[in-house]
Amino acid sequence: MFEDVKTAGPGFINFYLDKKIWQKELERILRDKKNVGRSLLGKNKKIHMEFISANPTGPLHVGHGRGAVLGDVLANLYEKLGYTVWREYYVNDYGNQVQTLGESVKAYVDHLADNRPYTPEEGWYQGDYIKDVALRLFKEKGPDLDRTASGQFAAQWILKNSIEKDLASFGVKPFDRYFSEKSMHENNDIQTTIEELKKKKCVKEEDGALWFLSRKYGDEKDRVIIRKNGLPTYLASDITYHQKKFEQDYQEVVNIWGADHHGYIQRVKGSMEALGFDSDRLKIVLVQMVNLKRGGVSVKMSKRSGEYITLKDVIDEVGADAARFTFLTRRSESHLDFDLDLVKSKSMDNPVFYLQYAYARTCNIFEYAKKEKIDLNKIHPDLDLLNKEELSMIKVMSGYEEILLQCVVQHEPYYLVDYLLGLAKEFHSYYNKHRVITQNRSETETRLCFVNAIHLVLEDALNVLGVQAPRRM
RNA sequence: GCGCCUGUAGCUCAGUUGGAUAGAGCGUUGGCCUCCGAAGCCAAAGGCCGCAGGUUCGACUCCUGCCAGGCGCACCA
Repeated sequence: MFEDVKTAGPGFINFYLDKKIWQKELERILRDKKNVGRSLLGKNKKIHMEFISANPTGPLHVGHGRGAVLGDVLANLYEKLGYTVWREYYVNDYGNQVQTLGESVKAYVDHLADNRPYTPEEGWYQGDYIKDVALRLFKEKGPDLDRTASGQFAAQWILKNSIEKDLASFGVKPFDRYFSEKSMHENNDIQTTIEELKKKKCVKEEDGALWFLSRKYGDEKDRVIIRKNGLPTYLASDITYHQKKFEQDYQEVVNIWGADHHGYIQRVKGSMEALGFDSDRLKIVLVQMVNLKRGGVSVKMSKRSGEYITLKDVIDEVGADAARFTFLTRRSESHLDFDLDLVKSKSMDNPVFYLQYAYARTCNIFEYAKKEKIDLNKIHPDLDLLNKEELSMIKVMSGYEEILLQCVVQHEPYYLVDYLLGLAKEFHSYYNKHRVITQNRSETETRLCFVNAIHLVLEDALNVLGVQAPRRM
């Protein structure tokens, strides 16, 4: 089992595994083929993932994009490990912002209807999409919808025609459900939850409002769930929403939130404890802010004037692959500078190309082999011919499953990206040092088998990341 | 004021539960295509790991206090 054991430095002993281990690993990867990295760890276990959940009041921006990729890739990773994943987008289609949206749209509808001057007020939603929605609303429903109905219409329209479309072009897999906040109000679910909290004596009445006693659960203060005016707060909806998730048999309930919501964690976790659940099942992944730049300087954006760069703008400019990958090149807790010029450039500033190039190289080697009349289905490795570099990379590839697992445990796809860049680096170096196809038949076949293993791992990983695996570039 | 995140090479960032000489890319300097794709490879230079204490045989890693930047602290969502 061990090839060598050496002492190295103060108090260290190094064990060298026999290279037979790595030879067998190569055979295993070649046997696994498209199933490389797959595991049964999560068999019969379900995961609930809620992410993005951007308010349907305007187009997605870059920050949403980061959360979208993180969620999409984490979901892929869970599935890779055998879990059944339910993807959900929570739609905040209730409350003040929908009113404001309605008001913003209605103003332009009025303008269309009787040519009233359009003068958007402070705090209203603006931008061309508001005009698009208004035009649509005017055509379909006429000029007389009230503010609330206009807001509902607009929210639906934005979700369908802006958000969903952007996500599709960003390569985010379709959600299993868009869950409506409004529906919980209509079904009286929120009232039911509040009654339950009352029964458990986790609320108090004070100043005419109803408070959830979140301080009991580590929050710094108690929180209002029913306002003085009788309307439930956003927290009330969220408690009910999470209760619904927890009532099902999900092993984990994962939320991906912008880091600006971190102050919210205690109270939501606390509410689940109050309802008798184990709040450790709730994993809240915070994704840090994205600082959009161009040529090294921050891009100033102003929502008020409606002048800001949307996710769609970014995808159109740099491409979905480069954008997705860039979001994954830092740990999610790390602040990210997203420089449009760098992400467009085809250099190592933009490592997605480095990785894709490694993959394209494997494809190209196979193309060349075909030209040399080598039948790739009839090649066999002579394991004793594997050289130092090949053995080193096989060692790396044998840790693929472990890396996937690490990503899931830490909720951090970055580890996979880091792993892949390391593997690609070794492969590029190897490619420059060794020729795969030579006059030496058995060496050629061995190396083709090895390159195939690299090919399989890269292809699988790129699929998990939702990035194209191009045969040519 | 309180809470969360972040201070590591000129720049952007890694550093797995405390362990061997702190790593990578970009940038800089110098090399490599009669040979499967140079979107690549090789080499060099570059560091008091924000500062100061503490715990430990051992600290970039853990604890305390400062300093700097970001983000939160609603009966908005």
